[in-house]
Amino acid sequence: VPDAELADLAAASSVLQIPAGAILIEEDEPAADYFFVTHGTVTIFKLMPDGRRQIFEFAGPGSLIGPGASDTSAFSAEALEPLRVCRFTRSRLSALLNRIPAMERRLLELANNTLAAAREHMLLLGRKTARERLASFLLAWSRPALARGALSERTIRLPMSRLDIADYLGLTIETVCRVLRQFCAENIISFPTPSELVIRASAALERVADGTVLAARQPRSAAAKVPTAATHYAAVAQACAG
Amino acid sequence: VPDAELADLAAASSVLQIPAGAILIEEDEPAADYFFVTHGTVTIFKLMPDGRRQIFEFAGPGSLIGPGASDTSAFSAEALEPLRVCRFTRSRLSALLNRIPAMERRLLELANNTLAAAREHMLLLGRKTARERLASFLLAWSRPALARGALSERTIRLPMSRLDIADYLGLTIETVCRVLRQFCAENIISFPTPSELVIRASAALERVADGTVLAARQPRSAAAKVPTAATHYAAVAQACAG
DNA sequence: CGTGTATTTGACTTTGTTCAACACGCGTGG
DNA sequence: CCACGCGTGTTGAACAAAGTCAAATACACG
Repeated sequence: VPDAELADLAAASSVLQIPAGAILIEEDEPAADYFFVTHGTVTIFKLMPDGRRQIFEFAGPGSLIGPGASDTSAFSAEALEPLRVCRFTRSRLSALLNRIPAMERRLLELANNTLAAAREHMLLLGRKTARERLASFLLAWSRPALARGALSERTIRLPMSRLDIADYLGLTIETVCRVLRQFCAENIISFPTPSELVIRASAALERVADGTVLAARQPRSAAAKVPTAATHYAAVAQACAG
Repeated sequence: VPDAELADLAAASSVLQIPAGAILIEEDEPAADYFFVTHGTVTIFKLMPDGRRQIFEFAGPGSLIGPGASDTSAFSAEALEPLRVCRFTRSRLSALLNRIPAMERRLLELANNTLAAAREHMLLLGRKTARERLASFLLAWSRPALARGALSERTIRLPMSRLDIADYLGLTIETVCRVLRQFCAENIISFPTPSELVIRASAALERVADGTVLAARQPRSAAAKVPTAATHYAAVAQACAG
């Protein structure tokens, strides 16, 4: 979310309205433009040859979407809802980067944030149960949604379908439904309509999300190791010999 | 893998040797230094409160490891083997960045590559079967390993344990063992010793890796949709109205 | 108000996990 | 030199979480 640079950016970009379902970026296509989302949500995903899909991110207002340095994009991007975006051509953006040095640092910071989020998501996909995944997702989605003003008091709109949620969390539609209903039954959340969420017990949801609850069993991963700061400094302090 | 900048970097860094098992970076600790790996392998991971672990990356020679912009690191880093690394303090690195503008672009590129790899890994964790995960991993590990010269003809060293592989792929030790043995039985690979891999049929391995084989069943994800370039351009070409 | 899609629910199957032995390599000390 | 102990890797059998298939219901939209 740049600040002073916004004026400069506006000059170099064109504002577009895009209908739901439109493909902004397609995997393996020559990497075209960058998009800055101002309204709406974009799904960032990859497909396997047989059609399995993994969604990496629901990119909302404030997100910058662009293929990296490579010539063809490594992912696809699709409008989940009607969108308003600013489009930059690649050349214009790199011209901007040369002109405004701070911009580059801004982009680096942004890439690092995206990477941190990706890693959190990898933890979710690799190690969390279905309940933990749904709880994490609802919390992560609701936080910014509530911050930038929700529908009403505590009602959050979920613009994505159950299938999208499933493909984001590495689950199936049915599991997503079942777990959401389970949360309803436990009075943790409720659904005025299937796409409107109310969080009734965020504390409970948070406990579920990081596995604090129902985690009596001891996993076999690197649990025993308690590598405290002591180990840390001892190791790094070793004399250099290269 | 910078080039001309290397001399500059060398001046600003100190070379360290680090024993296996040492913690370079610890999650939630104040973000200290950056490390450039020259020899050995570092695991980048995150733990859940109950000890479940997800490994994001086995960072080998040429990798730069550093906490992002935030004040505390979002992940941990541990020496998988005895290491040789160059350490930069945060301040020295940012001094370098100010002095050499190309460096910043280099870092941005690097971050984008890491992000692309992370996304590929997310696809693996969220949507691939155990066989596909192992096949993908063996290929991904062997490619650079073979490139920079392996033990002998086609023998690749796996410096990580089965537990590390499991935590990298979001599986259990047992599943990793079983699938690897299965591949052996199918004459796709063989293990002179448990940590020495020989790939006998890389084509077969590649077919397994992207699910081209044994994927008769039709998944329910976004399969039907065939949003070709047509959709794409139609959408983006919409007149701007913002 | 009817039609088509999205969501929900139920019954059953599968994949991968859990629990429990067992094998193997290797370093230590008798 | 060999018995022992320990850590890592391997294997088998029972189990469970999530997936599949199928059907009913709810919702949105013309």
